[in-house]
Amino acid sequence: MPQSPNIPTLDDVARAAGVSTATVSRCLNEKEKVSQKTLAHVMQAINDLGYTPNFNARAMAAKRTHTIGAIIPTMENAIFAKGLQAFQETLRESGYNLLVSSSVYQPELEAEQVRALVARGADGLLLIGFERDHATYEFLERRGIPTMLAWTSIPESVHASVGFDNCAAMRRLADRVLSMGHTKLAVISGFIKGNDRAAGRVRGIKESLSAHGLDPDSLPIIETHYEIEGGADAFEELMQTEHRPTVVMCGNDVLAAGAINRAKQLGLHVPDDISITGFDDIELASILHPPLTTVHVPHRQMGQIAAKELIDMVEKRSSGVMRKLDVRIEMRASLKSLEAE
Amino acid sequence: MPQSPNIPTLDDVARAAGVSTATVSRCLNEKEKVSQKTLAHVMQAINDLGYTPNFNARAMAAKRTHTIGAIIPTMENAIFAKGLQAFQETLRESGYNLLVSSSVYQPELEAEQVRALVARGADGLLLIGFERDHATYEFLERRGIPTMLAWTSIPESVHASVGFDNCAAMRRLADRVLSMGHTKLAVISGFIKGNDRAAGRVRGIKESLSAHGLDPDSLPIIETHYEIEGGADAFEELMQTEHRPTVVMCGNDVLAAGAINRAKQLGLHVPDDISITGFDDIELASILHPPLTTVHVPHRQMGQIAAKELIDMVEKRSSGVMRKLDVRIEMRASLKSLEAE
DNA sequence: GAATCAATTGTAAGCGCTTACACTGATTCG
DNA sequence: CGAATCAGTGTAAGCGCTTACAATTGATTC
Repeated sequence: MPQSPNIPTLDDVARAAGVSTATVSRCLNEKEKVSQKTLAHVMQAINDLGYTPNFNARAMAAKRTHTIGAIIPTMENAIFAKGLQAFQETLRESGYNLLVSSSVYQPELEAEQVRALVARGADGLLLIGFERDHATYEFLERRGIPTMLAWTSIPESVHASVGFDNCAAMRRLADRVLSMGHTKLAVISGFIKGNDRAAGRVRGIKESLSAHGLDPDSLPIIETHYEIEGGADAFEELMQTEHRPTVVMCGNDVLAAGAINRAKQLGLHVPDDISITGFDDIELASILHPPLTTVHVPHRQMGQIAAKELIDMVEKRSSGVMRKLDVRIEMRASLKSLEAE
Repeated sequence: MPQSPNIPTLDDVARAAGVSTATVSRCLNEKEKVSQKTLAHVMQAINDLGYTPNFNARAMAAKRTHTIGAIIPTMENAIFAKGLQAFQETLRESGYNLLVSSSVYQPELEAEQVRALVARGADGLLLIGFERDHATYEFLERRGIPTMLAWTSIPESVHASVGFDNCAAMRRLADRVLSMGHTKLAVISGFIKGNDRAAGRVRGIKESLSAHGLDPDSLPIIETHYEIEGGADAFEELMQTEHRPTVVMCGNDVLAAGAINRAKQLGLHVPDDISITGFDDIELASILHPPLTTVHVPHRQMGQIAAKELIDMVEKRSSGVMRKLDVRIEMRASLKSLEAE
């Protein structure tokens, strides 16, 4: 029986209310252009029939969807969750919807998803980081799709963006580390290829090293997946090298969580035997044992600004600016000074 | 200049390749019905023009979108992340896309999102849990949208589902707790109203209590948000009561993480002073200090089965079955026996 | 009372695609 | 050798909406 679901359409509503389809459409989109009386009639009919506008037909006719697409590298951990949540909330306030895809840190998948979201009629796009194929930027340009880049900030870029300077942020943390007497550092990073944020963070450490008269080229660096297990394995590997570091700086909090955990398993005490730092300051960071020293990123603020700015671009009120946010070093127990106390 | 983006359409391709629109469409959807030669021509034209099919037009004409919608209560923590990731991967393998919405644990928002996803032409839906307005089920039924419920399992239900028996699972854990000599339990639960999973878990504990001759009605229960902070505050509240429990059973791992953390801040040692248990066995559980005793849920398996079954329903190969999965109690250091050793 | 105008409403042309059906020429077979 | 069959292609009718434009209405003005 429910084979012919008999879904009510605009025409059905129009017929039921005894008006034209144009009037019904106006009731839905431009109430002010319709008289009180007809509006009431039409709304009645809409309710009676249980009518829901067909999104695809709408998109097609209006060439607007009030939908913003976002492609984030991963949903598996909380790195982007807070920012994205704020992004979505802010979009909602302005009547926009969010469509999320996860690229699983694969550039080709991201490129494909950009096309898919645009094909779906996304009015604008939120992407993470700068580094991607030129063809993708060109495609976006040709289609005239407003695009915001987040979680990063590069002065020379021509794109609209909101984020922070990953390099400078990590450099500040490294400066602190070095000022505490550490000279033997090691790094656990996410894969750098195709990930400007990971690259920037490592660069920040190297710059700090150079500035303090240490050799950046002898810095041990292990690249791995942004996962707890990856951080753990990398940590163990680092601990087996001849010249053990006194501090391991991790590319994000998830890697650091893995490192801390493995340290415990190896019988190493953090921070007495080894100091560990992270990046992002997700909730996890403060409940780790010991609590993690990390770089605090203003996730919610970033999400909100991204949403507002992107909507402004979509509605032609802005042509896309670059917003750089401040980060703060969050000192916690996982990093210990080497100086005599 | 890019004011008129001049997006290529099927017609443009047809003209460029010197064939009809029907043929181009066939090249895209039913290659086997087209000769090698024309296929090559058409593909050439598609590439030359940089053509991308318009999803909305397609959905409209074909009444199929190869898109599955999922509405999950939250993206902020990892509870649903693993299962959803597996769900998406499995969908992809069969050529389906995933559209995710987050209802932030608000029933009205969920109801709205169901309608939005259906309006967008979702071929099928994944929802979490059973408990929701009857109107929503009716709507889905009328529209003929195949729907899968996950993360739960209720024998009497008529809906297709894949999940586990929250009540039985928690009861097993409670049985273990009681068998270790604990008699003074307390519970930190997510909000029960509108959340059958939370309700089931609490019920499981009460059943266990009854079966062991203890009074289920005197069990202290605090309901709170499924967040670390919520768990922490609830824990502190429980510790201030006169009859301190010897074990606090939490509705999920996130709450337990908060509890463990606050215990530490209050100077309480887990598990010597107080035992704590969780539910879900997300990655967090094993890196907590001490590692968390919890109920292991087969997240990935659940996501995979949900995807396969849902696709079968969409493609009329199945009419929707109920799959109940097994869970396992994961004993870790956060729960300690009270018996003399 | 005719003319003018703003406020409402209706008419109908698409938006870019899929697909039922019709058509073509080549191949097969009684 | 004509009929039947078939692979490959084209024709054209929508899918459910929005919106430019036309038409109608009633009120207002002179």
